[in-house]
Amino acid sequence: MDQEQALTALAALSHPTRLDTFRMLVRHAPKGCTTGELVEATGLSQSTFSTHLAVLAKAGLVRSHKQGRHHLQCADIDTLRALILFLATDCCQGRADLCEPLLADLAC
Amino acid sequence: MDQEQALTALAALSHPTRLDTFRMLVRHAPKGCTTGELVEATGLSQSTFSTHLAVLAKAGLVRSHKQGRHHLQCADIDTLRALILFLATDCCQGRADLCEPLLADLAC
DNA sequence: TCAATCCATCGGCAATTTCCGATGGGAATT
DNA sequence: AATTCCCATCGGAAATTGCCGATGGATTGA
Repeated sequence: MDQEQALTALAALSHPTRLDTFRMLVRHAPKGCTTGELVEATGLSQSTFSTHLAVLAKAGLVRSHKQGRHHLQCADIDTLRALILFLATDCCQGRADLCEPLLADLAC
Repeated sequence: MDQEQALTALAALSHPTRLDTFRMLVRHAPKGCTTGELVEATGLSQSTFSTHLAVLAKAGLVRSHKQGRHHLQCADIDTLRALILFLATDCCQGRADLCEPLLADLAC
């Protein structure tokens, strides 16, 4: 993941609705949720939510495929992992000492 | 780190100038850089950069303390670590299987 | 004390983001 | 074929963000 992709992903996640949506999709991974379920969960209008979803999709954080009449939305864990790695690389770059506490905390 | 703090940090890092600045400060951690050095690196006006710096500071990603006439800016690695952990927790929540590849990549 | 340096804040303008209702295309059901 | 359902896109209004020059407070050095 390069800096431009990271910026797009960070911007996508920096909005309450989009972060909530993404976290909900991660919790439901890898099955996913339909767009309608997500709209209902946010309480926003359908059109407004659609634009939020497009932002997440453009960032590669969410992928969708049709299932019957519905669209099934799925979090892309690989992209999340790439974003985390991008941030962690900054933190580690030539300084493994700074990164050790992070690795310890991550041993979930 | 709660969701509101995470949102503030994500928004702070989602701007090219602020992400560049933060990465530069991480590279210079823990010594830091003066505000003037950062202004020069970005090429923006002093006032514009000052507002960017305030966004990073409000998010807890950058701390500053006076040193003579200058202000020394330092990246707060703990906050970065907390943000990474916040994102990774979503990814791991009850699903350690999803997180193992991340840990493997992080072994830098 | 006086001038110079560093940086935060203000006022204002332009661009972007966010929200909504309305419209319309595509797919399943009748 | 007609209807219903699901969702993307359009147009427009309101709010936010990003940029700058100018101003002023704080501190150092002459």
